[in-house]
Amino acid sequence: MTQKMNTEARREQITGAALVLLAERGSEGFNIADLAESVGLVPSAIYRHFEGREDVLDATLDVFRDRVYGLVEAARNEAEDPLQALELLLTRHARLIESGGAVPHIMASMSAPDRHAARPAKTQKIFTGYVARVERLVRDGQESGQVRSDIDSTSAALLFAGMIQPAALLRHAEGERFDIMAHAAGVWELFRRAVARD
Amino acid sequence: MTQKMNTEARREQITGAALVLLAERGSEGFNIADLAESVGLVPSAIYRHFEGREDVLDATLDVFRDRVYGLVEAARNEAEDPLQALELLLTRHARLIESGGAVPHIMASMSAPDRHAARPAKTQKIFTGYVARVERLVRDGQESGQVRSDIDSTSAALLFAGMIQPAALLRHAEGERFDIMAHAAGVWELFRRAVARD
DNA sequence: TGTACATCAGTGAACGCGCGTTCACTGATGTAC
DNA sequence: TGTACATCAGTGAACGCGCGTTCACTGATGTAC
Repeated sequence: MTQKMNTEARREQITGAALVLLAERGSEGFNIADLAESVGLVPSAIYRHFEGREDVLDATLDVFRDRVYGLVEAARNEAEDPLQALELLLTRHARLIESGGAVPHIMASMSAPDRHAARPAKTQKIFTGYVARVERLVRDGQESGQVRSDIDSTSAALLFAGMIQPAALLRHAEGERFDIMAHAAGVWELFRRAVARD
Repeated sequence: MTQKMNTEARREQITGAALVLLAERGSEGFNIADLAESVGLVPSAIYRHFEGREDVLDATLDVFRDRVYGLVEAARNEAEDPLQALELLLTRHARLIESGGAVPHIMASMSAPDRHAARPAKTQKIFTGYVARVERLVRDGQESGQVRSDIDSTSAALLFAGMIQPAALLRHAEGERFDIMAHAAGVWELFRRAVARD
C-alpha cells in the first residue's frame, strides 16, 4: 500500500498534480485515473479527499488563483515602480509558461461551459480579478506620472492580459523552438511604447 | 422523416452548426446528439456524412480556417493601406465575437491535446498561419513607411493576435454588459501608438 | 513502555451512466426505359 | 407521361467502451489507559 498521508497534505499534493495535468492537456483531457497515478494512488483513493472530479477541479482552481494573484503581488512588491512591476509580471508569466505551467491554457480550458455552471463562472471571476489588479498597476503608473494619463486603463490592462496568451499557444505548437522569453521582451517593448509617457 | 438533402449540402449545414456549438461550449461540451438536433436530424444520421465525431471536428476546423483567413484577406483588399487593414481586421474580429462566433474560444478549446494528436496540430497550424498573415501586413506597413521600421514584426503580430483574446473571455463572462466594440477601439488606439511611425 | 481500540487513508472489484457508433430497415428521390 | 428500379439519406433500437463513482474490506497510524 502507498504511504498514508493525512487528508490536508494529500489534498495539496493532489491539487498540485492536477494543475500540472491541466496545463498539459486542458480540462477536457483531465481524468481521475491519470491524476491518481501521478500521485501514486489508485483512482478510488481520490474520493477519500474530494467529493468527485468537479470538486478536484474547483479546489485546483483555488490553487491556480492564489498562484496567479501571488505573481501580481510579488511583482508589485519587488519592483520599484508600477511600470517595472508590469514588466516583471510579464517576465514571470513567460517563465511560468516556459516551465510548463501554461496559465492561459488553463484559463481557456476551464472556462468552457458545461453542465456544472459553477466552474466557468469561477474561472471568469479569476480572470476579471486578474485584469482588475493589472488595471490597478496601470492607474498607479498614471498617478506616478510614468504612464500617459490620456489612455484608458482598462484597455491597457486587457492589452497586457492578451500579450502572453498567443505565446502560450505557440509554445505548445512549436515547443522549445519558440523562444518565449524573447517574445516577452519584444512584446513588452511595444507595450511600453504604447503606454509610457515618452 | 426530415427532408432529405444531398451529402454535400448536408455537410455544409452540419459543419456550420458545429461551429456555432463549438463557439458556445468548446470542444469539450460538443456532442453528436446536440449537433444532430441543431440541424433537425437524429444522431445516427450524422454518420451518413461523416466518419465520426473527430471527422466532424476536422471538417469544421476547415470551415473555421477559411473564415478566419477570409477575414484577413477581406481586410487587406478593402483597406487603403496596411495599418487601416489591421484596424479593419480587429473591428471585424470584434464584431464576429459580438455575434457569437467566439474565434479565440474555438481556437483554445480545439487545441487541447487528446488521443487524436491530429486536431491540436491542425489548430496550431491555423493559428501560426494567421499570425504569419498579420505579420505580413505589419511588414507591408513597414515598407510603405506607415509602421516603424525598428519594431519586430513577429512581436507586433503576436501582440495583435492577443488583443482580441481577453475580450472574448470577458464577453463570455459579462455578456451584453461588456462593450466589445468599445474595447476594440480602445485597444487599437494603444496598438497604433506602439507600432505607427511617430 | 506496552497493549487494545478507534480512526481513517488506501485498495480493488463492480456498477452504471453518457455518449459515440453500428446496423438492419424505411421510404423519398432521381433515373432508365 | 408513366412505371420499375436503384440509390441513398434518414431512422430507431441496441451495443459497448471509457470513465467517474461506490462500497466492503484492509491495514497502518495515532491515542487512551
